[in-house]
Amino acid sequence: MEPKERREQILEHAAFLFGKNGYHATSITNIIESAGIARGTFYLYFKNKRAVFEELLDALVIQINSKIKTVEMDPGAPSPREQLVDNIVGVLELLTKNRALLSILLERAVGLDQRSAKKLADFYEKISHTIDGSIQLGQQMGLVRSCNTKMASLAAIGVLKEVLHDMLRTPEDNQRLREVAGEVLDIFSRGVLIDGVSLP
Amino acid sequence: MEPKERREQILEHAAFLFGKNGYHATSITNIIESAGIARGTFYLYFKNKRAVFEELLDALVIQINSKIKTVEMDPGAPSPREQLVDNIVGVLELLTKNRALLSILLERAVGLDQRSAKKLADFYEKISHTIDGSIQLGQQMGLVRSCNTKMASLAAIGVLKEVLHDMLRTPEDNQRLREVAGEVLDIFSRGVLIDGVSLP
Amino acid sequence: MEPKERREQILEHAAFLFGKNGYHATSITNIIESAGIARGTFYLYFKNKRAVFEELLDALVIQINSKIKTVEMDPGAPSPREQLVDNIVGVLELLTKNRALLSILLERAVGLDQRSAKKLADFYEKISHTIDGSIQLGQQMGLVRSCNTKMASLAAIGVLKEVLHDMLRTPEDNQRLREVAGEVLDIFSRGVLIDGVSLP
Amino acid sequence: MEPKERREQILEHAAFLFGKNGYHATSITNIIESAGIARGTFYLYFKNKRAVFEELLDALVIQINSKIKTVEMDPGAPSPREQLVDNIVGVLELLTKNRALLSILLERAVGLDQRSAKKLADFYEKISHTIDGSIQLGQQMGLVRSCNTKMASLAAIGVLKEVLHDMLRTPEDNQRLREVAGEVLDIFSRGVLIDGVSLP
DNA sequence: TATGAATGAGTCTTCATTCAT
DNA sequence: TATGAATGAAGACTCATTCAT
Repeated sequence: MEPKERREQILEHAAFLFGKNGYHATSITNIIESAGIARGTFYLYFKNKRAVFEELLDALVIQINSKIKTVEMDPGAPSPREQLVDNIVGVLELLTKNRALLSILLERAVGLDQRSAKKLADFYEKISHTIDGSIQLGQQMGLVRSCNTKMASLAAIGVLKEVLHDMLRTPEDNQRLREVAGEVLDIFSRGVLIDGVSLP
Repeated sequence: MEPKERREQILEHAAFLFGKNGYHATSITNIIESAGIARGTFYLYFKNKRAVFEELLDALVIQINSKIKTVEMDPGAPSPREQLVDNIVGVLELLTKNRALLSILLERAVGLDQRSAKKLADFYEKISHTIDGSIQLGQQMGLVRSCNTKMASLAAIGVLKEVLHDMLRTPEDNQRLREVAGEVLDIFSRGVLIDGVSLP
Repeated sequence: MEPKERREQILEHAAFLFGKNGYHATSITNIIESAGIARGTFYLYFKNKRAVFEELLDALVIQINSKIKTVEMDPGAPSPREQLVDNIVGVLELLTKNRALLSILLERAVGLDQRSAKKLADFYEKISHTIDGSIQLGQQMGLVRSCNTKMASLAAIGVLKEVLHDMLRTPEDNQRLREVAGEVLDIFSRGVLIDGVSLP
Repeated sequence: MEPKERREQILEHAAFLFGKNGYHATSITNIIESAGIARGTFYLYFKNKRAVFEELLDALVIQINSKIKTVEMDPGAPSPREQLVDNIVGVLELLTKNRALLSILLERAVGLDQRSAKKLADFYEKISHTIDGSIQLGQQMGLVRSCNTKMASLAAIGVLKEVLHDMLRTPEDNQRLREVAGEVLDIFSRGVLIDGVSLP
């Protein structure tokens, strides 16, 4: 088999098992048995278990970032609400299609080794900063009410995480993704917007 | 030492270590060295490592539940908002005083064994149901706007979890607990209340 | 079994195997099977294989040093030759009684890990220095002919090592130890003494 | 590349690595990376790792033997001492030029597999016999004093080995090779010759 | 009730060797 | 001839749990 394919194959099996049983409960033995390869073959492609995990995590972060587009204010562009819903739908879609990775993303720092934990923390930190910035911008534009923007951005992330976590438990239903995204955005936007203003 | 004290002693040391390093990273050796007891003694009081964790989890759930009071509508009672803030402050206080337990609570199902995971899930499920019920009641009373109540309750839990998670990372600041609780409640209540209505 | 006994037991079996098969060819599995203990038990007493080896090496060095007495010139003392022969016999006796350890001692740096190799090198270095010093003293006293003392001390060590190495291959014969020691000393002393002078 | 060249190339790289890091610490991977060939190619030329080592050892033994000339007593020949020094210088030169091989030669039996160990032992055995024979001849000629000739030949080998071992540790200094050879020979010859007689 | 020595199943990791292309 | 992907036996080490004292 071509090295690239084999790599991919190992990553897929590992992702599935990490997602299903968690990082610690997944042994190298599990991975190689699942992939149907010899023990040594695994180490031909990855230095160790952590390397696999980190690679999955990195790829996931990149994919997620690629789904998030900056909201455009051009006259011809869709409404901001539309664009935000699109962003949320994009992420939800990616992650529900990829439950294994989602599970990885939701696994908190505890349980991972230092480096992976740091990576995950950095990822959330960056998202949090972005949202925080948007909220502050909203305040300057007179759209967002006076509030602790740090707290508000945490709230936004928390809501999304919990919804995703719930999706992990319940059967997939892609039909409703747009609806869910809308609900989530509504709750959050009403939560921070000035009375009487609604997301255009 | 009295059997009951010894149990308690072991639980405390275990809680500290679980909280600090996570379930997996905490070994029996860590616990007994921390508690200053012999290996065999540990097994005199607990069937195995999981039993300790479950007992801590159970106790935590009981404590949290004891902090949540049903909102009273009596004329002489404090305003509903006041009561809700009190509830939130109560939980935040309990958990920030007890970072070890908080860390346990936030550790997601992944990584724990089946049974503990189930317990944690049930706990959140129950809270979710309670909030869901309250929101539906609010809708019947014409206070809460039409929305997916399940989603709304998830949102509420998500916001709280994320805020707690953040508290775990940052130095303790009990002064601001009430302020944080207020912010959280504001965001959430505005998110679900009918336009023009505010939490009394 | 008492910890001290168990330690000793493991050391003995390890020494035997290291001596018989060399450091690398001896696995932890070999040692525990030879000692009839469980895998974990080994690690209860030693951090790893190297730790066992180093402990054996240290003990050996100490024992050897204890066998070497400074030559006394007191009027009532045995002749210097007698004393030197005694020293050599002491070392030969110790090492032939303990073939496992001897084999360890002769195993050159190559094959051992950095640290153990250093220890062994240091040991020989120290002996070399001592001999070198004695030879220089002999020169000042007009007993030893002019020669490269460094080379001479290397020669002394080399002769002894080779003789020991040979003893390792041939059946033990403690009767002849004194004779061997005498021969070795004669060759070396004639080699460096001034013509006409003989070891008193 | 011509098969013969390729073989040579592999041998050279292996010799360098064996000499630098020892037999065990040198992996097939090291060798093929150093030689810049594919894994499979190695096994096209050698049955296994041991085969390479043995081939190097054999070649070394042959080279050493070629450096040792029988001492000629012809009237026109250089003095016996001169001839012996020449022999020693030849061997020292060969081995110091080829530190990799020297390191192999000094690596004692321990650590090598049975067969290679045997080969090395046989080599030393043969040298020992040769020296032993010469000493006995010297005794018959009334030049060498009465002594244990076996022990004396061991001494000769031991001195040489130790000097070589020392050369391995110190920077090369080919200028002094002849001087070193002289010192070594002096110590040894004085050690065994009859009083008053000196090597002609 | 307390101790702590002993256990051994389970993990990770390395590396000489094989074999299909 | 050459390649390099694949193999799997073997080795080191960990740790929850048991049990004789």
